[in-house]
Amino acid sequence: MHIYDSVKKTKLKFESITPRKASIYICGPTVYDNAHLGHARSSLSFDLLVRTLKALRYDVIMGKNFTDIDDKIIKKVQESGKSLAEITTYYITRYQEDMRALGVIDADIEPKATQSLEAMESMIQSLIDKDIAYIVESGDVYFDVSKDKKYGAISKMVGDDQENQSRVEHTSLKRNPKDFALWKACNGEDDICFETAFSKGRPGWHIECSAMIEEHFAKTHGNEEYSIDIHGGGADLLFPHHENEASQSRCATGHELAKYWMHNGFVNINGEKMSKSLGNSFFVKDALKVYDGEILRNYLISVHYRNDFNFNEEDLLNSKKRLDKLYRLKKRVTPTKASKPNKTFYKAILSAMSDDLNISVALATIDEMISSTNDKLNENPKNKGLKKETLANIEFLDELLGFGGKEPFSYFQIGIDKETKIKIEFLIQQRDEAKKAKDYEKSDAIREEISAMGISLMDTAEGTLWEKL
RNA sequence: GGCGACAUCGCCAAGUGGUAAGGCCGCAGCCUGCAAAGCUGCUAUCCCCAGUUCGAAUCUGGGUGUCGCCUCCA
Repeated sequence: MHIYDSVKKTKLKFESITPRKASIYICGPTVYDNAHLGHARSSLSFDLLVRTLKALRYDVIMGKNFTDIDDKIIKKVQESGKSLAEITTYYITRYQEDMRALGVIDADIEPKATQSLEAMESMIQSLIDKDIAYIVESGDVYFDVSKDKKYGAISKMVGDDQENQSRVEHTSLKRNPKDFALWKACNGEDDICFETAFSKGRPGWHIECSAMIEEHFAKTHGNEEYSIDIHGGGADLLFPHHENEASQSRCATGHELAKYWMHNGFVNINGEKMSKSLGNSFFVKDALKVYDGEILRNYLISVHYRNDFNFNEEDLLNSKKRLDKLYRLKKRVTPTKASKPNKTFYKAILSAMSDDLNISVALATIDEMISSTNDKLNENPKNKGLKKETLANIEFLDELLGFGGKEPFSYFQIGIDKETKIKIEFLIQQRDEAKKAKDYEKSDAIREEISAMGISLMDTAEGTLWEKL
């Protein structure tokens, strides 16, 4: 397995801290709203990583956090009159539902910030004790960036400009503009706060990941050099979030946070970054109303995870056609019992994915398998061995890439209700009779009628098959 | 202002030194009552300029363009 390390900016051979084991931690969502396509893309990127590592026989432990305490959530609490728990529980559930609909395997560990307060408090306290963090008059606790000589190692964003050109205005309470809040003091009566030794307040954003990784991974999967194998997230988290995480962990624990860092690219809508501030967010739940999760998944993983992804319907339908072809082949080899995947195919797919998740090469390999198998089946439709092997190939794809697992006939009938189905089948029967009677005018008219319903017909040796377009 | 990414056929997209994968679309053919599906064949010299090299889409330098991070963000 080779992965691109976005800190070292090069592709590296993956060598886990503990042989055969891989610990992965991904920055999850702040749960104050529904998941958007960006969340989906990030989840899917690392889902492919997990699946590939598993296929390579790694024992994978995957953690993904939920930030369930933060300014935006508090704002929502104040606006809605609902409790913090009500809001966060709702959106956590929604997130999990959406990701499962996309075929994302659940993380093994899903820590919540509110359940990791002790770990955060003790990490902050140790930074204060080491004089790396300082408490300000207001009660805020800041991390003193100047105390970490390695600060900037992750993002290379150090810049020696004192009067930096950052677009942000800095509060005067900080010693250094790059210092960041570990703990935010309580702000008024309707704020949501927790009691600690240093002040009543709530955690800053960066500290939770460091604390959670320390609590859940470092002791079992880390070593004296690193806490975990791979830390991932969206490219926007590289700075400042991951820089800060890495710095505070390094200073508090004495070892580096992660051996490898991976960052997925953005989802753009019409060439623009999709973001909350631009107001062009596209929710997963809305996309799922129009397209089946498997189709969305297939589309969202079709571009390499590090590239930007330009979401548009035309490309989505294009990628659906590839999936359709796979299911048409699956129809041809169903029903049968899967044997073993073709060795050459298996190796080619796995080796593509082992090369920093090279999905394009994997997809090209699938296309080649589909067309050559169709070709062979055209020559000998009763090739049982081939059918069994092909079904095994497809089952392998379902396991590694997460698509192709549906029953093929139902795949082409998604969104068709029972009544319509009965009507379609009735019309097909009528058409068959007309065809037998060589009344082609009538049979073509019926086909027209069916086609107007958005259904495509295929006459095969096994009878007339239909698909929803 | 600082840091960084990317630029390959009409569209999507691989390929990081050895002479351009794959998909969609299009055209031609086989199959079909006709279609659909499936199969076969055809379609690019890689943003521009200069350099390194026997050899570059791939390396170096300089342009041009697009995008991102530096503020909550996947």
